[in-house]
Parts: sequence; structure tokens; C-alpha cells
Amino acid sequence: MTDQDRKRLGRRALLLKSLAHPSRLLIIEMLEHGPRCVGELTEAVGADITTVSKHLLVLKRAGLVRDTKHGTYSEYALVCGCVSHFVDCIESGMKEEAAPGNRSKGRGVP
Amino acid sequence: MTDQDRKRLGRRALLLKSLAHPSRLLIIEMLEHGPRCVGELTEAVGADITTVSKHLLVLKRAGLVRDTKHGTYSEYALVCGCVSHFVDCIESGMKEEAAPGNRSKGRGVP
DNA sequence: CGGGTTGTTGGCATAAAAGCCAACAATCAC
DNA sequence: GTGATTGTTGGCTTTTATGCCAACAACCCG
Repeated sequence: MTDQDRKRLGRRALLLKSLAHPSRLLIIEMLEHGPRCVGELTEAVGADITTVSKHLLVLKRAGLVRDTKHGTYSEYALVCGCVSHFVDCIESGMKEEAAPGNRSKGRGVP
Repeated sequence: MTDQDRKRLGRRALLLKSLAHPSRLLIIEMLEHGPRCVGELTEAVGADITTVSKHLLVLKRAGLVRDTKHGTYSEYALVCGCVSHFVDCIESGMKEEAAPGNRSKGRGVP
């Protein structure tokens, strides 16, 4: 494995980790319907606003959302509308039968 | 948010969490080329074999891989060949510009 | 049987994530 | 200005994840 591979895998793991929390997934789904302020998201998530604010920071650092200030309000929006789509794909993919290709490639044992 | 939503989001978070580790992503990528035994995966990951065995357990519990015993060897294979594909999608999606739809739906502030 | 190989499991130490409170900053409304 | 609203940040505790070692189980081979 090259050093570049290690970097690439690290980047992907970070991206996936930022999505891997129920509250953050809910936030993403809400933002798919349009921008929301922290208060609205907090009400939906049902946690402390400081907790939600930190979830939003995680998503921002991952490059998934962007924030804009409007007075005292912070408006958060998706950077790219395709995030939940891919999660849908992964999950629906899991319902399929085993990939046929994986049995025709020989055994994984010496 | 309904109780069913909570369940769905929890399930998805669990799935994403199981992918959100560099070593596990590497394992997934290797398995896309066909089944592998634990020893091969361990060599590629470059960690202790017990660590890799536990990573594989995480992936198995998430329903992403399946194992078959061949004598002393354990052969692991992807349950569905489409996993890395979606990770690719997410990452390439991030490189796009902001989703245009998210600015035409009004402001997220009251 | 006896020794070697291949994995798995339990246990433990360290590291990271999550969530709440308190305090603060920035803005608005009067 | 005063006070209220909206978020963010620091700090702290609790929970969870990670990774190695030791021990074990299962199998193979001579």
C-alpha cells in the first residue's frame, strides 16, 4: 500500500465518520429540503443546542455543509445535495443478494 | 421525528460507522477483487492479526462481508460488490460546486 | 500423538467521540 | 443603553472505539 493510498483511505474514513451519527444524518436529511437555522435543527434532533452546534461543526469540517450568518441566526445548507442519495444507495445495496462476481474469482485461501 | 425514523437513522449510522476506518476501507477494497483470507488482509493492513480479525467482525456485523471456513483458513468476501462504488460517489460528489437547488428554496431563518 | 499454522476471543490500556453546563459573543428590539 | 434571543466555545464527565498481548480453539501434517 502506497502512502498516497493511506492518505486517500484516511480522507474517506473521515468523511464517512462525519456522517456516521444518527443526529448528523437527520441534519443532512433536513438540509436536503433547504437551508435551516440551528434552532430548527436542534428542535428536530431533540438535543442540547450546544450539541447540535458541534455536530454542525463536524459536518462543516468534512465539507458537507456551509454556514451563513443572518443577524443572530446561522443558516446552514448542504454544499452538495447528493449526500443522502448515496447513503440510500448503500443501504438498498445491502438488501441485494450476494454479489455473484465474488464467487467466480477463485478462493481467498492459498 | 417518528420512532421509525430514529430506527432508520440509527441503522444507517451503524452502517456508515462500520465503514469509517482506514483499515476497514482497505479491506473492502481488497475484497472487491475477490475473497481473501485473514492473513492476506493482515499483511496489507499492516496491523496485528487480532486487530484485523476484529475489524472483520465489525464488517460482518454490519452485513458487509461474509466468512467461510476452509480448514484453518477463514475466507472473507463482500456480501455486495457495490460498497466502494458509493464511497467513490460521495467523495467525487464533494468536489462538485454547491447544489444549486439549495439556494432557491428560501432562507433557513425565520 | 506432537508440533506447527491460522484465527478468534478476553482483557486491558490508551485514545477519541458525545453530550451537557457555564460562560461568552453578536445581534436585535425597545 | 438594557434586556432578550441565537449560537459558539471551553471544560468536564461518560461512553465508545482502537489496538496489542495472552490464551485458546481448530485444523493440518508427519
